[in-house]
Amino acid sequence: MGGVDKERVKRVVFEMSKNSAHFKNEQRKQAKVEERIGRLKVQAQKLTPQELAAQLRLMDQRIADLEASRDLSRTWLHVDMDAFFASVEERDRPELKSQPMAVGGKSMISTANYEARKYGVRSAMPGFIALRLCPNLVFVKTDFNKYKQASEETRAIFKCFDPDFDAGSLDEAYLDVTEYSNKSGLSGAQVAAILRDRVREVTQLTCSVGVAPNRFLAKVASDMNKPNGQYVVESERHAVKTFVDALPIRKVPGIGKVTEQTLHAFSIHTCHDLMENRALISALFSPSSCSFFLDTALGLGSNKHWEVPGPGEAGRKGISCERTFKALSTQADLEHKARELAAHLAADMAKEGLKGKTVTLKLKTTAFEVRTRATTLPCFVSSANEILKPVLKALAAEMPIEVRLMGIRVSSFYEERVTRGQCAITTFVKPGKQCLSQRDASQATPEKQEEFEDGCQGDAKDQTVGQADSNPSVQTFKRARLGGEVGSVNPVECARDSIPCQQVAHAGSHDGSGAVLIDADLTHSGCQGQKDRGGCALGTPQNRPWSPAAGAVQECSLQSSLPVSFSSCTQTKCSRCGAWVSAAEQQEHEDYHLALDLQAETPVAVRPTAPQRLAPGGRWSKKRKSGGRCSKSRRSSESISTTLDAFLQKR
DNA sequence: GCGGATCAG
DNA sequence: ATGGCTGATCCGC
Ligand SMILES: Nc1ccn([C@H]2C[C@H](O)[C@@H](COP(=O)(O)OP(=O)(O)OP(=O)(O)O)O2)c(=O)n1
Ligand SMILES: [Mg+2]
Repeated sequence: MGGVDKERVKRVVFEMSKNSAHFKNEQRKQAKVEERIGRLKVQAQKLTPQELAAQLRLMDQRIADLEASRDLSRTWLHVDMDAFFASVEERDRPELKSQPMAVGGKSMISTANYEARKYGVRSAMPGFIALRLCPNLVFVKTDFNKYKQASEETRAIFKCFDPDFDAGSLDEAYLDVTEYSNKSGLSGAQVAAILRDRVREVTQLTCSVGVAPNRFLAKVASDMNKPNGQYVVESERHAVKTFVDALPIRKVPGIGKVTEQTLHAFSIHTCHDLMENRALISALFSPSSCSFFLDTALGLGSNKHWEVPGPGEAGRKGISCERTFKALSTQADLEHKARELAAHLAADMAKEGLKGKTVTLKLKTTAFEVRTRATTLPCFVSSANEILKPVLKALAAEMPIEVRLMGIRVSSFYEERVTRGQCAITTFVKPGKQCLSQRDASQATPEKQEEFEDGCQGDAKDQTVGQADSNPSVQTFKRARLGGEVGSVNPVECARDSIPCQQVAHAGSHDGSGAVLIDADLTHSGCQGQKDRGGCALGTPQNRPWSPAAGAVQECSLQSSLPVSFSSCTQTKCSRCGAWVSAAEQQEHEDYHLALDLQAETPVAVRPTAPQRLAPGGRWSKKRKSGGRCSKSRRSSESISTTLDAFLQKR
């Protein structure tokens, strides 16, 4: 952004920061980074010309291979909404357009409108500093649901250009418009212009678009003419090289503050420099980092859509919940926070039917030091109490401590091991109201309705849904089998768009989105996504059924449909943890408690309260021995590669 | 598997 | 005085 008085911004931020605990922590981290960079430089110094020459030959060979596989045949768009949260707020309150405004609060800002950015106000800047930079700054509270809805409006448009588009965060998406472009005879630039017009007309929001032969380039390009602009990288080798050569490394997704600093220390500022210094890079960095830098310097990137998680797959690696609060130090206070977090997390997990084996406690001290303590349990857990147990133990081991943030993360999820072509896994649908709303009930055929309620309540007369007995020890479920072959793709012809239905459950669903839909007459199930891959897998190892608390019942329509068939199933409530367990799982569940008990009896290892080893050492270093062979087993390292691989996949 | 760290949005 | 939250990944151990 032009017109920003950068010196003033730096000065103000520094003046407000210099005495804060946060700033001191930043300095501590910075010192470590510099230390690592220092070690790298020493290593670089020791390289002989012969070694460098050898590295150069290796790199050049790889470059030749990569060039040979360069694919310029596809046209990608990366769409990124402008000042997204702020723009949505402006749409609702147009008077905000002319004033500097930030979404967030005094402690933290999510984003700011372009008026506020003129003053240097940015995402992830604390509000009180922003206020000093821009005394007239207006704060608007964040309303995540509002942005989510706005996001859906944009995505409905993206779908017209690429039905399989990949949505990353709320405000961006990758579209492969090759087909659209071919069919319409329009160039990438024309498609981008049409899309931007459409988005603006329909949503009253503006976006910026990058057009390029791969995702990486499209992503970078979308940032070139922000806001409300577009930029094309032509699908031609020379154009691509020209574009990346001039690119400052910091613009490359995956190269952040630290990596930038590190490369700057070697006078590498642009992607052209990256190429010029390829021998040095090869000698200093891990194979995966080198590979990433090489791709970057060549302007190579993925040109495939993300893989859709199969049915029964979690669709994510972890789920977490963390909160910042006023400094706390008593165990009772901290345990209270832990309980709240565990409850919150358990509710979130229930929405997707997740169960995890690893529970991680995260603490941030008042000095902003972060500690994480992970526990891997003998069984998969999902309830608040199960999550809480290992957390409390880990917490106790950290006492005494003064904390400003606590978080809990659950990972290592249970995933249905579904083999391709296997029959659909059965699922549970709780009886009664959640399957049919009042309105939809009128649309259900009487027979089906009867059959359904029969199956639901059947012999379990003692429990009427949602009333009377609020704490039954036995419940009978409708067991619904939701059609199809798991792993197969449902033919498009079976699409039954616009059938009113309800979202009844989460977990591995037909399209991997997590949402399972059943229509009003209870004859068809399906998903909203574009990639219905057949049967849906619901349930967890303990087959915890869907419950009203878990996952909102939403109005939606089926993209595709599959037959539903019913049977009934009875579960009993575990007296120890409250989980619902079917007869078949009884033994497994008891074993699980046994294992937990045994673990609880194991004495807690005496752990020093002082922070663990603060010098990780070794990072950024590359123990060179193998002459540059890039085998998976090589253990050379440096933290650059951390993020790199992630983005190799994504972009 | 654990802990520290980087990155994105 | 006041510095968020969620998710992913990597490496050395
Ligand atoms: N540290 C951050 C960065 C972003 N966001 C949120 C607010 C943004 O509105 C949204 C999208 O992020 P972008 O990086 O795309 O930023 P904007 O869309 O706000 O601005 P731009 O016009 O630069 O894209 O994500 C956030 O909460 N915290
Ligand atoms: Mg944006």
